Amino acid sequence: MPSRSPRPSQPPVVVWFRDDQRLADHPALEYAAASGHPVVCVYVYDPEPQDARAPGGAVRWWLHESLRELDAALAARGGGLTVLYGPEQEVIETFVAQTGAAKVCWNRRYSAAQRKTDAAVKSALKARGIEVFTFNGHLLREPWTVTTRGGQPFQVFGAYWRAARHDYAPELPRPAPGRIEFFRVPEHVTSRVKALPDLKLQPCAPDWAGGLRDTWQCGEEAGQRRLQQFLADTLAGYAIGRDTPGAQATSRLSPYLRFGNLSVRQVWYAALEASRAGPIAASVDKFLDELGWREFSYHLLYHFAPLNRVNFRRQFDAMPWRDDPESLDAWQRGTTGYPLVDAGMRELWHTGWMHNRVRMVAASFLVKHLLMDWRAGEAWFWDTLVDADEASNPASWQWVAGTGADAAPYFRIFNPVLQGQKFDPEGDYVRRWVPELARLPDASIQAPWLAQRAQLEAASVRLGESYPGPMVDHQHARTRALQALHALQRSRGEQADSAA
DNA sequence: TGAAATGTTGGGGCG
DNA sequence: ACGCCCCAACATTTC
Repeated sequence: MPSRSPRPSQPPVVVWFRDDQRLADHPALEYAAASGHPVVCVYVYDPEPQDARAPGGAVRWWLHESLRELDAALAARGGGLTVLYGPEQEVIETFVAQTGAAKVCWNRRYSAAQRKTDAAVKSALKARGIEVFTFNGHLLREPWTVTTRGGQPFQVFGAYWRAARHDYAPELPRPAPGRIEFFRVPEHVTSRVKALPDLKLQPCAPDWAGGLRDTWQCGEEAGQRRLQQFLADTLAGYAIGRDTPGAQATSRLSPYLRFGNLSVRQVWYAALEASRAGPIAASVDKFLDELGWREFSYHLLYHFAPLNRVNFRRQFDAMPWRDDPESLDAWQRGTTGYPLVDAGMRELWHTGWMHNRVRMVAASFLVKHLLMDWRAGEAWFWDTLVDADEASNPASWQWVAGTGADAAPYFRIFNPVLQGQKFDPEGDYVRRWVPELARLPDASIQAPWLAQRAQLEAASVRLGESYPGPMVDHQHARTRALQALHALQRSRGEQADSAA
């Protein structure tokens, strides 16, 4: 579309930023910049949303950093980010009225609550003669564009992903707008405007974010650097390395995608491009599959909400999950006595992130060994992960718990010792996050309770004091889970019988 | 994107 | 030499 130079007297176009905190490949911003109207960029923070989920602590921390970066990037181009505070619909409508905006645009969201809000904002604005334009900035395929032959949403990942990739190339990522004419927000527009620090997104007393600061650089520029580093150093060995938590062999792009510091289209095409440069097709395919799981999660979120509350497979509604605050606490703190699980939970607490292989083991441990409701684990991850989003987090928990679409079968129970021996054979990962075990030999570091007394003494490990014994016996917990889950399957069968 | 139990096979020790 | 047993090693089945 031709770009017209806006005159200062013209009414502005509002770009409502949400989880798309970048300038490049941002369809709403690109549209606005070329619209002939001066552009005003806003972000709305609602600390107590009515229906939607309030962000967790780690996400709030990243959000602060990311918004600061976005504001700086806009400022470098002569503009800035206006941060607004309060219920989204009310805030946007007020801001539009006060600035006399003629158009509002944004990139679409996919949870039921978000869609409800966006639809309400859109119709309210339209009723007042204000144009609204929305775009896809977050996904390769929006959920309603992928269906079975019968027009139904997919429920199996393999079939979904085949269909989503078939005969289809995502839009090419676009560069940031060359020039943006910004609208100067008048002095009198003060209601609902906040300085970023006043949102109080960052923890103060206590300040638990030190590990996050040490681990992450947030925002679009840092995301681009991480992407380039991944392509250069890690992608080629991804197929094998991704399962080794002691190696830095995953992309670590999840939080950048969560906040839209990177667009998935940028990542997609960067990986494909790297694939052409060398014989690493297997690794690239594995990586693209992971992007596929992210797409599938949004597909489920859109079609089967509320994903974080309701079992996708409703027969699990009858599951008698244990209510056991002390066990939950031990799991959260990383004091289960199973080194791989504890290492993961401590990495999570310290860095706001956990290696994917370990996420599966730690999640499985809560659900199957402790027989605790997956929603309790999902809530903890929601609060502690910097990459927690409304789709992937609950979808992945339901997958592990066996309650989800295309989920792991109920009898698939990880043995945390075997998983440790298989994927952390030298104990690098455990030694890093459970330092009190660091001096144990490789052979016993995944199961210190099986170590010789002399080994424990030599490593200064006092079981039950410096490190706990296993909080449940694996063999016993496994049998218990199988019985409970098997009974659940059986009761469903009886219901079906009596109905027939 | 498991693990454990069970079944099968084949080499080697031994009477 | 032969049958028998043991038991890895591997395959299959079951949870």
